Amino acid sequence: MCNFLFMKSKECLNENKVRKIPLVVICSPTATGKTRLALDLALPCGGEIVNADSLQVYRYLDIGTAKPTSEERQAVTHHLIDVVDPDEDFNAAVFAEQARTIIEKIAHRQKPVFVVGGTGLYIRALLQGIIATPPVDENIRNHYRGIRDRLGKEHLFGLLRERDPEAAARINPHDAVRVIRALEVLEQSGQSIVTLQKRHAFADCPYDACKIGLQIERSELKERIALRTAQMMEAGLVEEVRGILSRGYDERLKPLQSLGYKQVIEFIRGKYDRDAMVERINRDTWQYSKRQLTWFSADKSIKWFAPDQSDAIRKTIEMFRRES
RNA sequence: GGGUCGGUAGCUCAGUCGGUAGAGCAUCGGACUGAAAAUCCGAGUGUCGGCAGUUCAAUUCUGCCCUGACCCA
Repeated sequence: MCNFLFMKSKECLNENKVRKIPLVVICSPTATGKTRLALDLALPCGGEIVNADSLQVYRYLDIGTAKPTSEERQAVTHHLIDVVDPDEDFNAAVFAEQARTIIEKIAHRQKPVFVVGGTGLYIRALLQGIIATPPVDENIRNHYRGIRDRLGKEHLFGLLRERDPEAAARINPHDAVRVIRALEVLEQSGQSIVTLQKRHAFADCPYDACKIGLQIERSELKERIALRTAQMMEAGLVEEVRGILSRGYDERLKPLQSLGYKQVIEFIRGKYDRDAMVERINRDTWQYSKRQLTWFSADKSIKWFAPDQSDAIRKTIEMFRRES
């Protein structure tokens, strides 16, 4: 089955992108076994794995992001893991750009590509593109953040309503993240984010993707999350966080405010005890997994399997390669 | 044994000068175009500790009981 993908990639290049590069995408909520499945699929066919997880891209955040181990990374080539420091900028557009470059190269090497991760927006940006705007300008963003903090969300939204009524009509006044984004796009590009979105419409699709999702019953997923949190504790997540902080990274950095890291920092700061920390990580991870499920469930092109249906998954991928 | 303050949603608590109740968190559902493990939106929650009394009407007033914390002995 891997030969077929191999052929496809070659054709794709020879015919100068007349055919789309085939991709296997493994996307599902956290703790469902994506990493394991990806290794099982990629190893026998010499495939390479492209990470699509927004936090595994950061160096030093290993235990809490459940990165593949160094053994696993030796067995199969992984891309877009450990590519930036915790204080460096990274986002969906940067991800998509880098992932596309990498996938191009893997295809050129004539290896099958497996995109694996739980960050829905990153996968969408990779497969369907994202609006083209100037890179984020931290000065501009901080300016609007300052307005939010000093004058409040209402005032911030008032600015958007004044300058870009169409965007204001589509964004919730309390959603300051999106209000700021709309304001900065307008300021940097001179265009409404709505105009750019309408023009773009997720139509930039250079790949032929076979999306595989791993589905686990709720009660079992809850158990798996609790088990994984316990394993992270045992593996030294608290020590990992202390190490990152002692490198001088500010605890307010985006990746350190993420699931797991945030709660460990609050524990270190004495906001609550170890049991409460574990409880919160479990609860917040569960909430996150539900948000992921909401996102992925809306994507009707995902084919869902139980983790033990590896034969069915292999067959599905084989069929995909034959058809594409 | 006496006194004081409590017992209201899964949790923490607000409230009803008598007309059967609410906020935050949790729970459930949803959105998501350069922060996405982020951010935001929507929904429901209940014998208002128990039993009696007064009243057209009691979660609200009164009595007794149960129960928790604290104080005195």
